[in-house]
Amino acid sequence: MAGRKTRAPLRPGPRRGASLPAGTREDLMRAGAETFAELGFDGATTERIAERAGATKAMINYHFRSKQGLYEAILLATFAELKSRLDGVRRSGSPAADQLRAFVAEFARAAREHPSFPAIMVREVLSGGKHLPEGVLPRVLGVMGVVRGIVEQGVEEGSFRPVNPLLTHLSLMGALLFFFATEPFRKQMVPKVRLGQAPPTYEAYVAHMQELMVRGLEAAPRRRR
Amino acid sequence: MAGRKTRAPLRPGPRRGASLPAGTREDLMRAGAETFAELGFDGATTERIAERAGATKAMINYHFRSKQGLYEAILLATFAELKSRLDGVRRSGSPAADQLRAFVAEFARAAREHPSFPAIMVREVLSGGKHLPEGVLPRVLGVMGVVRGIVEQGVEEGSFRPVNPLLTHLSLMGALLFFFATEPFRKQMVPKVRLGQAPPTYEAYVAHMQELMVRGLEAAPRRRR
DNA sequence: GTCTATAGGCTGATAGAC
DNA sequence: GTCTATCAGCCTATAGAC
Repeated sequence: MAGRKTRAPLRPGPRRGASLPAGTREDLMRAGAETFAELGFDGATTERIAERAGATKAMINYHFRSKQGLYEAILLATFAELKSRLDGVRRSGSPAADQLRAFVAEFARAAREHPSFPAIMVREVLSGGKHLPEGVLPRVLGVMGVVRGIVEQGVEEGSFRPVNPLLTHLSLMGALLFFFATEPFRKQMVPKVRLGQAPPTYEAYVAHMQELMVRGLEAAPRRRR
Repeated sequence: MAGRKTRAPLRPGPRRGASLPAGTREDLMRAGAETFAELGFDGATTERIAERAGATKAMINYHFRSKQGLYEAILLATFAELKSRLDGVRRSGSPAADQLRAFVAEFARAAREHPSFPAIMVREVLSGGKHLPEGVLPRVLGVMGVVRGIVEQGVEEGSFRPVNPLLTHLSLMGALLFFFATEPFRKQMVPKVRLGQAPPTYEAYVAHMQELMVRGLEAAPRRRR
């Protein structure tokens, strides 16, 4: 369903280095990420993305060949960074509980630096991966592999009870992605409902998830201090 | 943004009792729920919904005045049932840990009987509540209130540590909604990736979430049996 | 590299026959 | 209650000037 129809030149745009992003191409990627997160792939019109980037629709096709091409470029760039963050967690060699805490913290930090990323990913899995670029699926599985590795290490160490790593991954990622992806919703609801409290902060949620997951997976009885 | 423009007759359709659903109106609600879940509000075209229901576009406007009207009817009907389920959990008067387990089980049961509901709700909060009917927001807060009630009871009983009820609600609902809403995605990925295992079942995930949450919230040290 | 203008396709809602 | 036909609007991608 996402098959390539034509074989246009792969990179008609300019070839920039790894230096700080600037220029129309990068503006379009930033504007595209925000708009895809808010409206979804189909809902984000090229005109709206272009306007947000201070450019025109035609620039999207020039730099990325199509709307889908822009989408792919955004996802690949974001996942590349996420992967290096999470790999660092595993390479630390710390005890599983510490790695689990670090995973939550690093994932949250990535979500702060790329605030559009969680919503885009949730929309993507909701759509059955309809627009998911081929190169991105292995990266999604890579994140799953990190969680599985941490859980299996904890079970081997004897610090975690023998939980299913896949179920653990789904509950952890669900709780994290849902929180970050729905922050705009909560902010928008503040004036409409009397919550009696301000929307929760990133920091508070990170601490909550760290405790919930580590305690929820722990094997041994806990000592009161 | 979702303001009513005209004041058309509110219920031009037939007035049926509470007996088992049949007829074009109910067919459209079923087909609409499935299509909204798969494609989102904007992505679900009236023609596609009508085709799925074995009817025509014009029938949507006749029975529900508009696409938005159909959407509202679906959400209101589904939330009405969910509310009665969750109220039953609170009324049981059981210890907080048992109520938490029952909440997870009842929510999962509702998700099985209305498989489109989780995806619709996740899409809705992702869109900032853009299409959320007015009458539905109190119901969303009602679900939050049930979780808050269980958590506060557990803290008072001394069986839960003093966790923030709102953060607990967000992590629980995120993990549950994400799992149920993304089941189609996992099924679709099976042939594309070597997972080494079949996709997890509802039952396994319910048991996982029950243990994870209860252990994660528990105040006291656990005794080995 | 960037723009304007437009072609070609799809959508929600409605009018009007039965 | 249900249908067919249609209108008016919006979208992606492209052509072609600069």
